[in-house]
Amino acid sequence: MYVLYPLIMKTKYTSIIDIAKQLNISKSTVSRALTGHPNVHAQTRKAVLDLAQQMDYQRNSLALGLTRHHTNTIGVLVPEFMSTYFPSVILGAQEVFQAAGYQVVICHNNESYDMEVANVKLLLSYRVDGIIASHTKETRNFDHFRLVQRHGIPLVFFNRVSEELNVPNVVVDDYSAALEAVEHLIKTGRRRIAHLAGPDSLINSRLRRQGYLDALKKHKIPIDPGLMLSYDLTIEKVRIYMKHFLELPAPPDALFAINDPTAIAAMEVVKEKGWSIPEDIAIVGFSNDFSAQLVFPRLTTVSQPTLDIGRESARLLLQELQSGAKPDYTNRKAPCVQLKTKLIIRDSSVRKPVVKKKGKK
Amino acid sequence: MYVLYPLIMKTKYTSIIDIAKQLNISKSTVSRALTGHPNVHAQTRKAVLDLAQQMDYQRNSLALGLTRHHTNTIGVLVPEFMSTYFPSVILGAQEVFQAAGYQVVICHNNESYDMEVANVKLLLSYRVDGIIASHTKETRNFDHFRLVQRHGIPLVFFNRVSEELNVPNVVVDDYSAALEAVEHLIKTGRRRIAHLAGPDSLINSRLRRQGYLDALKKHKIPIDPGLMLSYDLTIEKVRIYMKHFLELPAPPDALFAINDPTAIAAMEVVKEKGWSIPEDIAIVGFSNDFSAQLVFPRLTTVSQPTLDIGRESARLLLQELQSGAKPDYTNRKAPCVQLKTKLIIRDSSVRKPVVKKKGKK
DNA sequence: ATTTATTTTGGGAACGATCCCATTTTTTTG
DNA sequence: CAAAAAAATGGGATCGTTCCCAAAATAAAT
Repeated sequence: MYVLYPLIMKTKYTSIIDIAKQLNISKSTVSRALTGHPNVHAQTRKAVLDLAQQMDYQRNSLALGLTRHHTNTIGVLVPEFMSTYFPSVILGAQEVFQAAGYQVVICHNNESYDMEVANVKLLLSYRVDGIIASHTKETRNFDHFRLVQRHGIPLVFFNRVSEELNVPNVVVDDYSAALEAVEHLIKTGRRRIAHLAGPDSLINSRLRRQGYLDALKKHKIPIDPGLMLSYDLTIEKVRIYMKHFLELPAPPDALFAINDPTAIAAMEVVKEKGWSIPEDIAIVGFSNDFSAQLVFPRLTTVSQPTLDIGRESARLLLQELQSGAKPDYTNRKAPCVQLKTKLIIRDSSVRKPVVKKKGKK
Repeated sequence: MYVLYPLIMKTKYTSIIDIAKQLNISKSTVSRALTGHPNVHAQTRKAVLDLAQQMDYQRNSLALGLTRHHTNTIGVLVPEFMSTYFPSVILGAQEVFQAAGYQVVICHNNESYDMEVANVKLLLSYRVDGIIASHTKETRNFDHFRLVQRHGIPLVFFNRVSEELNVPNVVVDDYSAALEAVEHLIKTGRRRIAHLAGPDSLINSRLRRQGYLDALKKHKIPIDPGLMLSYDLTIEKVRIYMKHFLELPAPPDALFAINDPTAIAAMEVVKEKGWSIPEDIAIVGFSNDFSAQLVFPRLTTVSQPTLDIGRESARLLLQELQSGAKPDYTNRKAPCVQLKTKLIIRDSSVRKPVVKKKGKK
C-alpha cells in the first residue's frame, strides 16, 4: 500500500531567510556572518549572531550536506556492545575523530546481518563521510560493503575483518596470541586442551583456532578432533558443549575459549559440576574483558589494546579522508595495522604452588 | 581563520535525475516509481527499479529530510556504555523503534557535558524526529534540552531524569528499591551501614541516598554522617573512600553502593585488606550489571528491567510522535512510567549458615 | 576630485528529493 | 464513436544552505 506521508506542520526551526528578513538584509550576508566569512561588516555580523541566538537558530545539516556533498560525520558500525570490547574501541575512535572535527554516530545491529545491511544503507543515505565497522557473525556476503566502496566512501574494518575485501584493517595478531595462550597451557602441564571456537564466518575465530592447532602440533600433542567445537557465540551453546566436554570418557584438562564471555560461561558449568579451576581444568579466554578480572578464579586471557584499536581505525580513516578521498585499492594492498596483544596470566590457568606465606613487613 | 571548504569532487552517487535521463522520462515519474506510488505504469516501474539497482542508486536522505521536514530517525543519547546498563536499554529501545519503522542513531558522550550539548545540537541539526536521553553526571544546566523542546522535538528521559524539565520519563522507584536493599541489610543483622552515594547531579543518586537514610530511620538506627560519602563515580575515588571507611575506629559492617561498579571496586579494596565478604562486611550494589553475578562472592544487588526501560522509553516517544507532534506540557504533567525493580540476594550480603552438605542423587 | 582598490552586500544557481497541478494518454462508458 | 473517467506522465515550486558573480558602498591613492 502506498502511504502518502502528511507534510508535517511547518517546521519550527528558524532559517537564515527568517533572520535575513528580520534584519532586512540578504540571506547571503546572513550565511556569511554565520559561517565566519571575513567579508562582512562587524556590526552586521553582531546583529546576525545576536538574532540567531535569540531565535534559536539551528543550522540545517541536511541542507548543508546537500550542497556541500559531505557531512563531517563518521558512521561506526558494531555488532554488539554487551562486552566491553566494542564500547572501548568506540571510545578510542571517538577521541580521534572529535579532535579532527568529525562527528560520530553509532549504529548497532545486535549481530543481525539484515540490520547491518540496513544500517550501512542508512549511513550511506545520510551521506556520511566515512565508516568504520566490525561485521556481524552472520555476515558472509559483503556486497553492502562493496557498495560503500563503489560510492568512494572510505571504509575501515577492525577486529572482524574480511579477506575478500581489500579494505584498510586494524587487527591484532590473533594467530600468534592464540598460539601463545595455548603454549602457556602446555607449559604448565596440560595435555588434553579443548577449544571452544567461534563461527567460521569470523576471521579471528579461524585464526585463533589455527593458533590453537599449531601450538599442539608444535609441541607434538596429538590433536583430538573431539576436543574442538565451533559454535555460534550464544551462551546456551557454551553450556551444552561444555557439559559434553566434561562428560567425555577422557575429559579435557584445559580449555581455550574464543573469548571471555565464552570462558566465563564455561567456568560456570565447571563449577556447577563441582570441579575446581584451575586444579581440575585450566581456563583461558580472549580479549581481557572487564569481567575477566572479576570472576572467580580470575581469568587468564589475552588482552587487546581496545582503545588503540579504536584510535588507529580512526586515524586510518582520517588518512583516507585526507588523501583526496580516492581509496582505490584495486592494485595495491590496503594498509593494515597490527597491534600488540599481551597474555595476562591469572588464577584460572595455573595451579597454585603450595608456598609458605611470606610475612609482609 | 575562515576556511573555505573545497567542494568535494562531484559525488559518485546516482540521483533520480540520472535515472530519468537514461530512461528519457521525467524525474517525477522516477520518484513515483521508486517510492511505490500507484500511478505509474508497471513497465515503467520495472525499468526504473532495474536501472536504479544497476546504477547503485541510494536515496539521498538529506534531500528527503529537507523536503519532508522529518527524517524517520531517532537519536539516542547515553553518557557511557562500559557497564551493561545502557547497552541493554538501547537494545530494548531499538527493538521498538525498528518495529515502528524508525532508524536509530546513538550518540555517546563519555560523561562529558560539553559533548552532550554538542551531540544534542548535532541531532537537532540533522533534524531527528525525536530523542531519548540519559544525561551526564556533569549536567546541571538543561538549556540544551529546553532547546529541543522549543523546537517541538519529542524528548524522553530515562534513568537519569530531570526534575526541572517536564519531560516524559521512564524510571524505576529508586527510593523504595534502595530502602528495600538497606532493610535487607538491617534484617540480616547489620547496624553500621555505610553508603557510597553518587553525585547530587543525578536524581537517582539522591533518591537512593534518601532511601538509605529512611531505612535507617525506620529501624531506629542512628545515622552516622561519617558513613556516607558522595563521589563522582570514578573508580579511584571508590578506593580512597573505601579505604577510609575500613580504617575508621568503628568501621562499617555493611556497604550500600550507588551502583554495581562501585560495589565491585569496593569489594576489591575489602579483599585486599584481607577482610572477608560477607562475614566482616556485607556489600550491596544496584542495577544488576552482568558482572554482578561474576564477582566473588556474587553480588547482592537491585535488578532493573533494562530492556523494558528501553522499550517503554521508545513507546513513550512514539506516542508523542503520533499525537500530532505537539508535546506541550506547559500545563499538564508529562507521563512518567515507573518500572519494577527486584532485590537479588546473592552471597555478598548474607553470612552462610553452617549447614550439612546435602548429598546429591 | 577623480580614479582605483577594497570591503561589503545582493541575486540566483545548485544540491536531490517530493508533491501539487496541469497535461497527455489510455480506458471505460453510454 | 464521442464523451467522460481513469491512469500515467511532465513541469516546476519547494525545502535551507553555500558559493559564484556582479553590483554597490566605502576607503585609499593619485
